[in-house]
Amino acid sequence: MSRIAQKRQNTSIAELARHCGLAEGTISRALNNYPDIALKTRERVQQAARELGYRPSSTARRLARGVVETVGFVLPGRKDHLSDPFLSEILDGLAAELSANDWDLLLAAVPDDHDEIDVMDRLLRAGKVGGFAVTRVRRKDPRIEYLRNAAIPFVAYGRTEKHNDYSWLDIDNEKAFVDAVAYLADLGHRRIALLGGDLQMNYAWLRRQGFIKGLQAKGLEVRDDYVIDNVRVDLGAREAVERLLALDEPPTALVCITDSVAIGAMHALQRAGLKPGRDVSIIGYDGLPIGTVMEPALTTMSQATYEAGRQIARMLLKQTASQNSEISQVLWEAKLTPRASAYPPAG
Amino acid sequence: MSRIAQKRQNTSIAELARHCGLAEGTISRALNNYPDIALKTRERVQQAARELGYRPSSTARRLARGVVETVGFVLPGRKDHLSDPFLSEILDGLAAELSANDWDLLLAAVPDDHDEIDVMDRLLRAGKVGGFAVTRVRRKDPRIEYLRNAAIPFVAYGRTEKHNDYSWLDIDNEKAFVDAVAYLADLGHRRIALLGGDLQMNYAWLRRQGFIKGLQAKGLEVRDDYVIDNVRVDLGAREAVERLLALDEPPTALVCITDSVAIGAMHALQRAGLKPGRDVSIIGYDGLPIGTVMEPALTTMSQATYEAGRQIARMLLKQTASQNSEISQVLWEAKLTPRASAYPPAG
DNA sequence: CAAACATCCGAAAGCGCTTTCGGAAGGTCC
DNA sequence: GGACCTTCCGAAAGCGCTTTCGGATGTTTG
Repeated sequence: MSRIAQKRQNTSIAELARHCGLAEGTISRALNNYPDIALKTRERVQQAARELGYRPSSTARRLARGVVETVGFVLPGRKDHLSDPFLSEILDGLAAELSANDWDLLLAAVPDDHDEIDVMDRLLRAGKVGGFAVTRVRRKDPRIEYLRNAAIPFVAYGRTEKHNDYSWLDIDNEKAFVDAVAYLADLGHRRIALLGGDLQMNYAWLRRQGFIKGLQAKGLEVRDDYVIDNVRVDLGAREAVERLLALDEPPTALVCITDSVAIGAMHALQRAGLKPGRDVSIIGYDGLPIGTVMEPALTTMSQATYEAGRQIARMLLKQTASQNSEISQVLWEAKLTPRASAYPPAG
Repeated sequence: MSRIAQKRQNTSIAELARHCGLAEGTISRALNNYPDIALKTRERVQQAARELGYRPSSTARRLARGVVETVGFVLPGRKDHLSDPFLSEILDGLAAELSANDWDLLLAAVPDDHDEIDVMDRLLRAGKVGGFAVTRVRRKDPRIEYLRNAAIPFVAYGRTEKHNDYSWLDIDNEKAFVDAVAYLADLGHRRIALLGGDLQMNYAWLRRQGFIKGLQAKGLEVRDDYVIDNVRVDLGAREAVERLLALDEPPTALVCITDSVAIGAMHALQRAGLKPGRDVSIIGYDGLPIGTVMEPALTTMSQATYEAGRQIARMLLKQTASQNSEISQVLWEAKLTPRASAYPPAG
């Protein structure tokens, strides 16, 4: 209990009132555009406020109004970070839209001896946040469960398996991978493999589904040995590629769950003496900037993550503003960026 | 002015008091371990608090105590993001340490029509934060200036040119690049070039300095045409490499300001028909995970960004806890990770 | 056994705002 | 010119905590 009481000596509403020769309540109503304040008075007050650089204490304001204009964001565990190159993008988008509406974004980490839901609950109970944004949604996700029960505003980036009763924004991962397969098939590829991800994550699951549907749509065989799940970012891609190349009929094209995996795969091919793009085509997902400098440049699918952050913030703001919390669900499409790593099959 | 007043019906201190048959003040002191509460009473109260799931309203607490246990972090502009693969790492470190001490981390973006200092000032004046963490420090940085004048606690990750009067944690970028050059020189390289960065950023400047000092220390000539500044992440590396390869005596090794640039350079070499590692050695900086899957794997220097975040949080906490705001300055070293992309020169 | 002292708790005043309520002033109407 | 409206503002009660102060107990001392 350090009693420093480092009280910022900001101009308070009391000073402003004295300065204007008005009551505090009047000042407050003037600044908050109550209709019962004479226009002249209001302008005088606002002018004075500007001059004195008055900023109402957000703390006092919160206490008085009983609302918390802050959304919470619980960071995923450290392990997940590497696989999420866009955490900062989405945070940026959230912060941008929230800041523009005078809302705040509160970041929290999960201590070792707690779980994510604990953390959210504490934030909520301590009155630190008035809503949440959640990302990296799993097929079954207890966080969603919790938030729904707590009846607190939230918007998810991604959705669970069952997802009809809450608000989310998601990318159509399934369609993205249908498209990716179609793109390769149209180039002439018949033997297309998937380097997939953690199937607990719904996006990975849906991409896998899309991959399969895409094959079916093009009348291509769905071969078990062409579907490799759970490819780790580090050396998983190499192992997967080696496994595929060892097959009697190795694939001529790879669809990868992320650009990181795709890059790993490209190098694994090189290592095996094959030329990515020429000998084996590759498509990634994420649109990492680094893909442009690869040789060959990486064909990839990208989603507007920053914009997604903003959109989520907007949805959240709307949700808290309106009494009736209508759920809203938005599905965006990923965009395929053709580059040199996907090419008609050799021969 | 939406009047939703979505008042969370949490157990308040009043309820707790009623429940225990004690006065509110007593409850408060019991929970905050005041010495003038009988041990028995305190335990009874804490027990009851646990049972009722009581969490004091952080808002009310702030107002009463006049302290804000929140540190602000203003996100760099969007353009800078791509060049900062570790934003999320440092945020994670900050959040981890802060959360563990019941502090909060507030993220803010800079709207188009404002600058960073405006944003910080607003956060400060509105009483939303009690301190700041700042990153991506430039050689001359107005933010540091502002924060020093405002006399508000802050810790910088990185330091300005003049840096004796505030607290910071920095990586010894100069030494890192001295080491990188030494490493290459010891492998036998005599013609070493630098792909440098934006010299307004102090880290880039210091790495450049280190590069030059490193050459001198090994008795190698410092050639202007071997120093390329301002290499952009996208295609800057390719241009730079092409320029270097066109020289009469092209370098046999490249030291790159970041891994992204290094990766770009690797592919540019491949494009020119050269084998990175064999024909031209490359060293990057950042320790991106992706470097491990490259072929050849990327030799790189890395810094413990997550730990840096934690350390900065700790410094900040100490700074706000102690009356006398002693400045503390910490310099950490980067670690060289030798991999296959740096190799003795051909011939 | 009264006096002096600890020990423990209740009462009450804030913290800096918001918001309701009522009333004073000024304007309109017939 | 009284009755009735409007228009505008002041007063005061909170929001949920913290913290100071003093007083009521119970305990030790001379």
